[in-house]
Amino acid sequence: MLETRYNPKVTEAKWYADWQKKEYFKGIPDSKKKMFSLVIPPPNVTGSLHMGHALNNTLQDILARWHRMKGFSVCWMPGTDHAGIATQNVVERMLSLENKSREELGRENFVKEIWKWKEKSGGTIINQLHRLGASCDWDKERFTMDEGLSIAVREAFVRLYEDDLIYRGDYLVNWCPRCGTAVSDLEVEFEEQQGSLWDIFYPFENEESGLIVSTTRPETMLGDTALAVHPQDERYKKFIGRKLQLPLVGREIPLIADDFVDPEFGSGVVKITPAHDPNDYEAGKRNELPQINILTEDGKINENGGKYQGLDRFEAREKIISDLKNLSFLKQVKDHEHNVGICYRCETIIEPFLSKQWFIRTKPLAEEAIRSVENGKIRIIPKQWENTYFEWMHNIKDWCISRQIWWGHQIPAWYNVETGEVIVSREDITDQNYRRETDVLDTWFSSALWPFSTFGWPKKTPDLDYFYPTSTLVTGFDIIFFWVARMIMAGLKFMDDVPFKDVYIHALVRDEDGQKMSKTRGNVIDPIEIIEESGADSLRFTLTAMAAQGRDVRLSEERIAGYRNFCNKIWNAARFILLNVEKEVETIPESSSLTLADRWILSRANSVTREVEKSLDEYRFNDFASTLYQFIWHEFCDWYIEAVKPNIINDEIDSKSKDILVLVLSQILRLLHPVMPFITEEIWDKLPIKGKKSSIMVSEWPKYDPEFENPDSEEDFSIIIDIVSTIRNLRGELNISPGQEIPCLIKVSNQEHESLILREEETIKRLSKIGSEWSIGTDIQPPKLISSAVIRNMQIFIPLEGLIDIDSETNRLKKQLAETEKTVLALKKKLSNKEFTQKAPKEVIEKNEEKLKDEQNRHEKLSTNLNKLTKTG
RNA sequence: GGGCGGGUAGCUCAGUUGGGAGAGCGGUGCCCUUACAAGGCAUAGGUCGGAGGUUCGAGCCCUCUCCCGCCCACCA
Repeated sequence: MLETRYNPKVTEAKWYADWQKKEYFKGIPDSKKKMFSLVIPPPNVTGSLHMGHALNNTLQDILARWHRMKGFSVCWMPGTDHAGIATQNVVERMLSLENKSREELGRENFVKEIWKWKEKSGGTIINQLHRLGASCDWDKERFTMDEGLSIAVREAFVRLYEDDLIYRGDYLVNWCPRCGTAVSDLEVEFEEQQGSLWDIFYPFENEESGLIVSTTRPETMLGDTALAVHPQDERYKKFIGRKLQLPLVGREIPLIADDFVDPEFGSGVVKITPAHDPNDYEAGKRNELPQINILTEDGKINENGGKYQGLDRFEAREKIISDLKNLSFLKQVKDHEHNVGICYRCETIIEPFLSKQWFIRTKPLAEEAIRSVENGKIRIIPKQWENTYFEWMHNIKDWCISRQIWWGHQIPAWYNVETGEVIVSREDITDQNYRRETDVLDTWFSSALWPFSTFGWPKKTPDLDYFYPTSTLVTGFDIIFFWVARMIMAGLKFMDDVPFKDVYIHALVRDEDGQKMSKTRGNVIDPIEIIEESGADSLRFTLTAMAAQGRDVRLSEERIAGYRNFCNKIWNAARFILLNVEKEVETIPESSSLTLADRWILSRANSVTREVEKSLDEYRFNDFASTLYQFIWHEFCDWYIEAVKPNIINDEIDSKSKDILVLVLSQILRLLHPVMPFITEEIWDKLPIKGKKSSIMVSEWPKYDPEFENPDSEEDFSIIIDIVSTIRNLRGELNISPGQEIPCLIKVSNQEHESLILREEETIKRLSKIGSEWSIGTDIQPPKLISSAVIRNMQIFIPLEGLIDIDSETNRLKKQLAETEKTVLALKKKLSNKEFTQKAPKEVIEKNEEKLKDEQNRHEKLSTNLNKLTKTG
């Protein structure tokens, strides 16, 4: 027996523990079975579950549970990511509360602090995934900095280095002065900001005249080593090669010509600061200009900035502007909107900065990665994201992988203190003459190896052999470049095979303003709170139902409440069934012993099974959810249960409806289990079916069976539904209280309808509350004062003299008549169009002809009834 | 500057080879009918952003256009 009310909290904890105890989540290589594997997009180890995770992991869990039920050997690999900069920032912030800094602690102690923090809070998100119901193989859980994965990272680095795919050198990189590290191009976000454009006067040497230059970053002038104009610019051609004097600094710089200058912009003269601007860097190289770095690692002006040394870059900007103004070098200031690069971790403004960094040569790796998507070895779903992928891969730039932070995989390179010789090695170099590289690797370097490092690579393990390549990757579009593309490159490079066959890209969960939810923005809605309030199944179902391909999920509390009600509905339906069925169901009853309703629901359940399978196959998660929602609520509960109630409650001996109820419920539960694992298991546990599996998790996934398809029953039952709905409608129009019984006459136009109605008489009468006064036939003579409706070539009459208001009844019929007339005219017009009858497919024409006949028939009957009514009046 | 996605009922959104406009929530009316008031029954509400085109037929295909969002890009 089920409790009166579903209690998600108790149920969820109970079954999750049970599943784990029974080791259902375990992924075990089994050559006799088909394989299905997933690797989790590893969440940040210090993070907590947000809605994005909830969506991402719900979808993965659906796929995992679905395949398990289909008999696959399933492995869903879980784990967490060390998230270098992000985690280091978190711990640094914590330390600063105690007035400590990482510099004080020193590298070794600081890293120890992070490990301590990881041990303490690293389990949070994993526990939260348990709450969600994620069926990961937790025994296999990995962490990107654990021993095995560190070996994998080192192996990968060494091999790339040996293959000349890694190099080190001085380059202009994106520098975050707050984090004190270089970041990759991807880690810079651009933000439209309102800034200023300053026009500065650069005088020719020993002359009054000079040139006007526009800049958004005046402080960089300290590092100017030239001015440039377009070689064809008539205004300036004559000055090319002349020297100018750099204001405030006094340095002598040349005017050069370079194609990249846009003569239309500003004055057409541009200052060249090779050490602090990517364009200028390139221009500087082309023209062999000196590079003058004017910044320190923490964003202050360095010794090259003369009297501005020591000032923060923005203080220096203010000071330089005021100095320029005082010395009349500043000619004009204009408002100017422009894109400013900010650090995606701490939102500090990024500076282009000259430094020695490690890079991966990505072009050679990208080629095969592009091919593997082009030739279909990897499918990206929805397909539109392929374009995004190709676009980025075709224009891929070398990847700066070194980070000047402490938390991460330290680069396995050693420098000879004397000679500077570089050794990259799998083993630590202990020779005192060598000093290890202090930089660590970009976090995404280890993430790129995730689909195989987690299975034991570089060792050859049975898991790696069996579960790689993984079946499907489920992830958000925000990390296609960061992660998906790099996994593909790494998989092809190290495993010689793609890391996954399907990539399902889901939408982002946004807040009510359509904003991306993220920790740094602080707009995260806590899924755990929702789980506490409404249960994990409600949350999971909501996210699934809203996960339409290519569209963001805007989560609303209302929506979740709606699907919580759905849980409740399922619970109550199951409660009703279990309350009334005591005997165990053994087999599917013979079709001949079934009622119309029985045959109808079996046929419908069968179709739904097919639809569900198709939806999941195509990653149409929202279709999967709403198909089940509609079927369960509006067919199974609203019609089937209601139709068979008397058989159940009165315990009709001959009725097989109890069996059908249980069997269809069992089918519903199994179809629903991937998305609602807990409530389905709780009900399954109580289901009286002989020989059922002890857990729904290991029960058989329903299969579509053409045997059960029964279009005749579907048609017949839909007639019953129409009749009942029509009578209910008339009752409503007449304001008859739902409890009151009414008389009813049905005039049919054929024998089939008559016998169908007679067979289903009890059901129709009960569901529409018709009393003893009731008759059916082809020659019904209705009394004058009636309320009537026409449907499917039948006329339904409610003879209730006292209740009928002639005016309103007349109006109602007139309205219907007008609608019918309109439809008839439209259909006639369509069918008399020769082009239509010649060119449209036969089925379409027939359908329209039939419709016309129906509508004409309806029209005729409506007008007859109307006439009678008005005559009476 | 390039690319992508979206504009469908009051709100949030489905709508898969072009052929009857849908759901959830909300609204309205009637009902505590023995699974469920987190419920039942009924009902109102849309020129599918705009214009043009292809077609016998367009929410769906093509062109143009107006809004909104996102991604990429070195515009000083």
